[in-house]
Amino acid sequence: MLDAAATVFSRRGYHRATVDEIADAVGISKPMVYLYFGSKEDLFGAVVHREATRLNRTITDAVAAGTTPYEQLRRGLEAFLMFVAEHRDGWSVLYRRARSQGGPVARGVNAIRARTIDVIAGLLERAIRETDADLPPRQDLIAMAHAIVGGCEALADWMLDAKDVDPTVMADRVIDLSWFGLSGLFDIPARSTRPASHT
Amino acid sequence: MLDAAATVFSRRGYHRATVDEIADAVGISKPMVYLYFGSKEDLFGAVVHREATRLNRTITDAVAAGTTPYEQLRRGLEAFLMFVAEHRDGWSVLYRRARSQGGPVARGVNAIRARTIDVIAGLLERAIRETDADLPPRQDLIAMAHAIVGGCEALADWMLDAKDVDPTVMADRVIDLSWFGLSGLFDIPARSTRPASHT
DNA sequence: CGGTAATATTACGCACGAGTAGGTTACGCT
DNA sequence: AGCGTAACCTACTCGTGCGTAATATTACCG
Repeated sequence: MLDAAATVFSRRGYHRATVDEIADAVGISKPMVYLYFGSKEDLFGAVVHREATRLNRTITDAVAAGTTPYEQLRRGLEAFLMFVAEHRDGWSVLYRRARSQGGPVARGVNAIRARTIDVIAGLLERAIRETDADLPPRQDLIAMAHAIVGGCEALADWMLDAKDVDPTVMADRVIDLSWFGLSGLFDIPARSTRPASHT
Repeated sequence: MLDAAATVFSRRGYHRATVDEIADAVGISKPMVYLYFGSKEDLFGAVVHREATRLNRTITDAVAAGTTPYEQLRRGLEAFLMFVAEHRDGWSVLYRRARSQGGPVARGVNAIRARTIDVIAGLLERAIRETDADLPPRQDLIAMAHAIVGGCEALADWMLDAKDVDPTVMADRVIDLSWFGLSGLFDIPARSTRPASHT
């Protein structure tokens, strides 16, 4: 039921999707949709909420399995990309569609996203604290968190089209890019190495 | 005229913006809008096209002023962020709104975006070619280009809210993040250094 | 100053889609 | 069987917003 709605919202977006279309996809008729959920927006909210919960649980579990911030970032990103690869409609509706919907649902998703960014900024801060380097201004950490999250989202979108991409491998690449930078490509075989401070 | 339309589309999104609203904002009445542009979608297309052209010119000029790929990336990003800071409505309508619109305009913008990503992948390839390192698989370069573009877009969005952010400084940070990686934060004062192979 | 073209406006038609009223079937219970 | 109820559908209302026809106003020229 929610699955069918997710598929339709994913393909058409919130505004272009009609309740009739969703009802058809489910195999029931429109008044039933209004019986189970109160309105189009509520239905959309229900779909988004379910996907957000799933994604959140997936990532939280993965992050909890890591010890160092580096491990946590890596595992979290892997879990995220695998989730997207397995729940294409879910991801698409959750971010691309929900964020541009305009109503309360969009605000909710944006709030969740903002919290995620804060968490990542916190991870970065912890990572740096564990070394003897100076802590950059908080503003910079937040900026980087934004960039990281945005980059991951873009990768996720790309994965939806380019089928032959392994989420795990890609997660490694991105983590390496963030951690070692492009300079890592020059002389280090970046994969399978770890930051010196954590080995 | 296009300015007013851009403002409305930016604030409300394509679907929620009404032609009447735009006409009011301009100070004329609806049939005039239909006289000048043929339809709502055409008007939207015109707005998007103008902003895309402006942005493209800005970035192209900036990139042309750089010599090494590193310089080009840095200048291009700076130009991009400054453009966004100065044309908030333009950016917002161009990407956030246009890409989720669903029609031909969205496809056009996505095509432009895809070309941008290709260009960046090309820059990365050139950068690596200039060293003696092995060239990573093309697929990896494209993935990174996606991540970089996505990260920059996210930063741009963030700048729209957080007013007290200097685009130039942020561009530096991001370039450093990409080039040197987070490890750069640990012991290198990343600002104002350059990749060894280009000094 | 009259006529005509350009320019704008008001007021409408029309389609589409969210939400609903009222009818219909299926089924259990007495 | 007959009654009540739950589940469901067809067919409608109604608001909204795109696009336009009929109409008014201004500008210009003989």
